[in-house]
Amino acid sequence: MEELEFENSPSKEIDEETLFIVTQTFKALGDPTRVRILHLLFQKECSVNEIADTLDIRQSTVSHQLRFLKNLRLVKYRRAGTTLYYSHDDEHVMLILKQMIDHACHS
Amino acid sequence: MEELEFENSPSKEIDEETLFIVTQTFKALGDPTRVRILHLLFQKECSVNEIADTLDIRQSTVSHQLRFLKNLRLVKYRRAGTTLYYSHDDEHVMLILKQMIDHACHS
DNA sequence: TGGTTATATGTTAATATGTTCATATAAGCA
DNA sequence: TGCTTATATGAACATATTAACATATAACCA
Repeated sequence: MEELEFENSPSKEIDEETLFIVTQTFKALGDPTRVRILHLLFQKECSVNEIADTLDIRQSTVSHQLRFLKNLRLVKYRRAGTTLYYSHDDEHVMLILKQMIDHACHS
Repeated sequence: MEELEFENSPSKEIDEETLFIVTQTFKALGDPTRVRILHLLFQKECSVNEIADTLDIRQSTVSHQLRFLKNLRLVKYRRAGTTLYYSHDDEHVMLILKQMIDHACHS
């Protein structure tokens, strides 16, 4: 069950919907700004301005990218007054990100 | 050593070079054509025309994308006469691709 | 209600990306 | 050498992506 083989389609093409989700998700991880945001959220819940200040990115850019990540359900938020605290929302994808970072470090 | 925590930089930013490699690699996986090619190469070694025919993509497109993947050392090839047989060249990244496909299937 | 702070949104411009066409290269063979 | 097949390359085009700016919304508080 856990060999290095594609579960659904051994020797067949990936179905279109899966392909779409896969590429969309990887696309999300294919941008430095989004990776930096996710890496930060991996460590702790952050408000939008906190992210912007920590990473030295403009607030609107952070907000746009958070929306992007939210659409893919990679992040979520809770409200506290006017402040929105964002956190990651997909353990599996975060684990994949971690793996890739480790992989890149050791190469 | 294998907890869900970023090895090099707990509570720090990813270094620029690592970030570059990570995002480049994810970018490679963020395109349907390249994912289809890699998925095919996961199953077996293929010539360029074989890939083009199997996936119904133009030869030049395949060649361009293979160069892209080769630059990132995600694929390699061996020559047999005029034919080049491509195969995948990064077990770890292929495993990550498999994980994401499984993840997408089950979501 | 009016002011303040936090965040979101719309628009735009610059850049990056992916595919196609046409053509070049390179190996094998008669 | 000349022909054929397999693959690579370059240029052009259309589209997608990103960040920036300006502005809107939304919640809180005096």
